[in-house]
Formats: sequence, structure tokens, C-alpha cells
Amino acid sequence: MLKFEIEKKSGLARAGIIHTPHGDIKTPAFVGAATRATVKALTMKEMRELGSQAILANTYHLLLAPGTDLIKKAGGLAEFSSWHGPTFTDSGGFQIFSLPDVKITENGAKFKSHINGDKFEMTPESSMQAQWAIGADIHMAFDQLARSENKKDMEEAMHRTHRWLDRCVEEHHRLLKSNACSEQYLYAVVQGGTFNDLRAESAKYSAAKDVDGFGIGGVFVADGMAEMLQTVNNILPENKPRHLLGMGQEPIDLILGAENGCDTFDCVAPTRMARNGSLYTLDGRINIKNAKYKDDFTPLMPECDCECCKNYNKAYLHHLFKTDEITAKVLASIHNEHFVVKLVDNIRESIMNDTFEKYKNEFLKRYYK
RNA sequence: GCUGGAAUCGUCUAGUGGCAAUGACAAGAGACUGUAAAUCUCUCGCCUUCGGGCUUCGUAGGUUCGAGUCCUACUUCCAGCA
Repeated sequence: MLKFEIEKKSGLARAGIIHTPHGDIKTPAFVGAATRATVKALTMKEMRELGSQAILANTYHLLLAPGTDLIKKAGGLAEFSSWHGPTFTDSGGFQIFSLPDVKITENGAKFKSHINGDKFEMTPESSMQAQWAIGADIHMAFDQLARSENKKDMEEAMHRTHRWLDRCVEEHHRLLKSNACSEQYLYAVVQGGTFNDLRAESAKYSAAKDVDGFGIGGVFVADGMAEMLQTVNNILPENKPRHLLGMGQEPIDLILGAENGCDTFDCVAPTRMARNGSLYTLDGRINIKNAKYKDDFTPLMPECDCECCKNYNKAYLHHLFKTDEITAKVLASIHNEHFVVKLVDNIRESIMNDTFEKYKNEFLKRYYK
């Protein structure tokens, strides 16, 4: 069983430590999205230096390239990528949702590779096997998310997720046993969309399973998220960690997520937006490509101690973006990733100090003014 | 000086009698949430009550219902010959 220690509680919020074979994660924590075993535009050294504690890679992408066997041969994700810290893998479930030409059957999902059109099928078992080969510390159950106003569709996807969960749990334990290994861990994924009764049902179902933690999936907007998380996290066992899948573009997502009992987060938005010139500041997100920054020689965010803010100014960043220099994306990604990592670290600190409410109010008041 | 050729939005460019005029870049703005994202969208002559109105394709004339497109002259540039 994955060791999770709770150090401090405040309502549903908690500060804790997840002990993984590759090191500890002090939670709440923002996990870097390293879909193809790399955080786009950043080196692992840069990730460590900006304060990241863990990364999350994607089974679907690594299956296509370079192949999960190759990662196993390399010694696993941590060794292969030179990220010598805690790792997660997402199951590939999100890709069922996001790729075109996906056929879902009870057995699994049939995809076409977006790279060369190769057809292949992913099942709960094959996802577990692939994640086993990749060798991350924490694996996600293979789920089916949906985005629908139609409750029946949602319910159907949720029930399939539950049936798949049973198969994931079985296959996960079979793999552990047959390889005489106990150092890989499985999270169930809670679904149910915007329907809180379905969320409750999914949380109950997942809570009863022999898993090490929980992913909360299929969340697309902050609207109604707090209530949904309250529903789910009041049901999930307190002593197991919870990961809010894919949320974190907006600081409020992370604040509400932590406030309502989530321990870890991952999101592609900070680095994607960085590459597109949209940068976080304490006063809200700015587009550094805007003409008004052409001769603004002040730091992007004076309060920030990232490499970008400590050494460069807005006019320089603006110039790098306008001339499409690679360094623009590097510096911007360092800053945005640092911003969200630090934000969640600050949330943790405020929970530890009993100042969460104050931190939250001050942050939100300034950011969304 | 002669003979060809060429002049269209900030730049390059499409255009061969129905045109406010093609495409690219540049410029201006927006989007992005378990990454098919170094991506995508919108604006880009002026005005507008969004119906439309007005002024544009080197300059000035002309032919035509209608001209960026055909004709004449001029201006500038390019190539070749002197």
C-alpha cells in the first residue's frame, strides 16, 4: 500500500506527504505534465530547479513512441527521462475522449495512431501492462470519460469505467504478484461528470476497491467543481491520496481543488500557455506578445524568484516571442510552471500554518481583480 | 539614346473586361484545463444606423454599360544593345 501521511487538516483540505519509491511528494503539490516523458521546452534539471516534485507521463503517447518495452529496457520512466523523482502515468483514458476515430467497446478502445494511422486497441489489461512496463510509481486506472449534458450517456461511461476498474485492479495485482514487486501503485478514477449523484456513486464504488489512491477525472470547468469535490472527497477514504486530473489552468482551480481535499494536480495548460505567450502574474495572466510590452523593462513578476523573472524583463521576453526564438518558450515555461508549483506549495504552507483562508482570499482578490 | 519588360495593402505576390481586389509574411488582438498544440481563431483602405456608402492597383487622359486588366502619353525601375 502506498504510504500517505497527513500532517495537517483544515476542513476537507489537508497537507501531507506521499512516500513513493522515488521520493516524497509534499502535498498539496502540482505535478508537471510530461506527456511524452518530457515537460515541453524544459529539461529535468530546470524542472527540479523550479521546484517541481513529480511528473506525470502519458501511457498512450509512450506506447506510440518510443514504445513501452523500450522504456522498460531503459530502466523505467525515471531512469529513461533522468527524472529521478516521483512519477505518475496517466492511463490513456483521456485519449479515448480526445482523439477522433475512437471506437469504444466493452473490451476497451480502438484507436488509430495519430502518428502513422496504425490501428491498435487499449484495454484495461493492456493499459496496466503498459504502465507496468513504463514503471512509474503511480498508475491511473483505464477509464472512459465523457463530456455530456445527457445523464444517461454519462452514467453509461461511468459504469463502464467501474467495470474497467475491476479489471485494472485485478491485472495490476496480477502484475505485482507475478513480478514479485510491490513498488508500483494504482489509483482508481472517479467519473460522473457534472452529476453529483453519479459522482457520489462513482466515489463509493472506487472507495471500496483495493487501490492506493484516487484520480478525479472528467472535470472541465471550475464551475460547480467545489461542490462536486465535496461530494466525492467526503466519500473517498481520508487516508489515501487524491489526484485532480487535468485541472490547473486557472489558479482558482488549484485553490478550490486543495480546499476541497485534493492532494495532487496536473495540467498541461501552464506550459502550453507559456509556449503561446500567455504568462501568469499575481495580477492575472498577461499576453507578453502584446505591443504594450515592447519597451517595458520591468520583470514579468517582481515577486517571483524563477530564473526568468530574476534575470530578464518583459521587453526582452516580448522580443524573444516576436522573433520566435526558442528561448522565449523555455523562459516562459520555466516561469509558468514555477508559478503553479509555487502556488500549490504556498497553499500547502498556508494549510500548515492555519492561514489558508487568508492566503486564498488575498490571492484571488488580486489575481482576478 | 535605342529595344524589350515591369509598376497592385508595411513587404513579396495573385489578378488576362464584372474587383475593395488572391495568397504568404509582417502587424494588432483573442483562445488554450488527465497535450494529435512550437497550435488554433479573428482583424488588417476609410466610414457605417452593418443594409450599405466612399476612395483605391505609378501619373494623366481615352475606349467601354463597366478598366487593376485594353489604348495613348508621361514618370520611375530592371535587362540587353549603344
